[in-house]
Amino acid sequence: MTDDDFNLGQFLPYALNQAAEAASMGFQKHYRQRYGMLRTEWRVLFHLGRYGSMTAKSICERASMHKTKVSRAVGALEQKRFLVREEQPNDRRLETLSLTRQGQAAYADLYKSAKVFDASLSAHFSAQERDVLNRCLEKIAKL
Amino acid sequence: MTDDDFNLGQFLPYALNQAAEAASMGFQKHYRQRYGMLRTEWRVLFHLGRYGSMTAKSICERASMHKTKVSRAVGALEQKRFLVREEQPNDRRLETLSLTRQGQAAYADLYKSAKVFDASLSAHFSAQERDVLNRCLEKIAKL
DNA sequence: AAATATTAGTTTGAAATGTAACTAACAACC
DNA sequence: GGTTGTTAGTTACATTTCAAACTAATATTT
Repeated sequence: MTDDDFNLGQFLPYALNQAAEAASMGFQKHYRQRYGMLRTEWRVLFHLGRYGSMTAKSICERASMHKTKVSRAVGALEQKRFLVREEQPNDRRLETLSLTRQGQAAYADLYKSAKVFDASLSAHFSAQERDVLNRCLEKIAKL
Repeated sequence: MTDDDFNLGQFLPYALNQAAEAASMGFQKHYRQRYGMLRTEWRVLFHLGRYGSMTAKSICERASMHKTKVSRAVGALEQKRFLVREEQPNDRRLETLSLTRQGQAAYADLYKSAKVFDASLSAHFSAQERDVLNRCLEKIAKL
């Protein structure tokens, strides 16, 4: 990147946001239209659906989401009857969150959409490109 | 991506957001601390600084930002005396936005930070990886 | 040239987010 | 065993965003 050809479109914080925004909007159709969910909500749903019951704290850590975001998403999913809380007897500050049957059904449905959507994006790239993309994104996310 | 190893961390809308978030937070330190700017504001500043005076509409198109976001960012930058508006005589709905000397100085400063920051991210990748990353992000952003 | 439609940009009210303070439960220390 | 510190999670308030309505100027239609 020389001084003369500084290209905003290639500045990573900018380029990543543009791409993330586009991809998010594409996937939003599915969870928003069908289930009236927000981004935070499908993320929590997916964590529970894919990795099993866990506490809000665990979701915070795994998803790098702030606890208030998780708290609100959990509240919303509870309202939708997609999950239930169960207080842990040994430490009553902790609640184990588990998907209900409905929650699991929603997850299964959205999971299918996610796979299709991801495949439709991947179709634009070679396997090798896709590989590089995955590794780069993962590395950046950990910074 | 088989059924059994669906990895949320490799689902593009998710992975892109995590990476974008991390990168944004990293760069935020610079513009927020030093100039009290928001993401929308540095974007507008950069468009004007890099590509010269233009109307709000042009910024909307180039940056894929909604006009209300641009409107507010322009207002904020005007307050900071970083830009001025000039009504176009032939079409009085349009205003040409131009950076003031102060705005240009802020741009020059942040531009330097941007280059350094981008380089520090790029350091983690090979030239080829970086290349793939750029192309992929650009393609996704256009979907 | 009067009526209607578009366009650039702003404003407004609702929803979402971030930050910090808060509550309740547990842990550690003396 | 009481004081202090930590931790999980929620609440409250301020800031930011989003969607839709609005204003003012220009274009188009008849």
